[in-house]
Amino acid sequence: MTSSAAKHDIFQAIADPTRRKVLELLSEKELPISEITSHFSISRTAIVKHLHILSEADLVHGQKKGREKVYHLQSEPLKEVKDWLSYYEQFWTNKLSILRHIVERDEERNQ
Amino acid sequence: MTSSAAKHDIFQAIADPTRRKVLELLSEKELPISEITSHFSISRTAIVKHLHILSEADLVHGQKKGREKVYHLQSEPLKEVKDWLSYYEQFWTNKLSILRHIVERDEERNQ
DNA sequence: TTGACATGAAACCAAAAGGTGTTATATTAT
DNA sequence: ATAATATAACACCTTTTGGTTTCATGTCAA
Repeated sequence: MTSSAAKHDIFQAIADPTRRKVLELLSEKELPISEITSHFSISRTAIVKHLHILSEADLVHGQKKGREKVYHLQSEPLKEVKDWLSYYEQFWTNKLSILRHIVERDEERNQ
Repeated sequence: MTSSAAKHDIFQAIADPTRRKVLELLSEKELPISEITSHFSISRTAIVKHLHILSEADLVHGQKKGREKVYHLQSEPLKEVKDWLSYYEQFWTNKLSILRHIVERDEERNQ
């Protein structure tokens, strides 16, 4: 049922600071391309390219409304990043979990 | 007090799949460059470049031990990503509840 | 001390990323 | 109908990225 095929990797999509700022803008409200562009010092064409990349990662979706194309945020794909992060969380949260990790690793090795 | 100046952006550091795989490897145990390389099909030089980028983002740290250079994980900088994500979390939880409403409405209509 | 191993460092390369400007087309307001 | 607006579609350019190969250096083991 999902609309667009996530051709672009989510990690790569959020790697660019301009794209993260676009996401931030769209998190407040949906906006047409021209208005998004007005928040940056780069050209509209450049913004459109960023929107395409975000769109391919399913992070935004654009909808034609009259002569405008209004983009809105779709944050669900960020779940993938969160899941990835959750694995590493154990390493920074507290030393007990680090210790547990080491113990588990040792147990594995001794099997 | 932090050792290296994070010259490389954390988001960009984790954008590359090879670098994420390196992090995964080092999360199990610290490894010398040669052993890291053995897990990939690309050259040692390429791996070293990835390690440099990870190092500049403070995600790993290398330490000379004899003729080896052993790298270990430093996951703390990932906190920045987590913080960034936490802002968007509200949107996807929200959207899920909205979606549930739509589905329920649709089911009603099809009865 | 000599060879094997592990890394460092440099030069080079193709493709991708991030930008630009120009031109064409569709839509709205007057 | 016409001018202004909003976007689409190109063609083009420069820098960065991710990779290569080659050569030099430092360390360990026999």
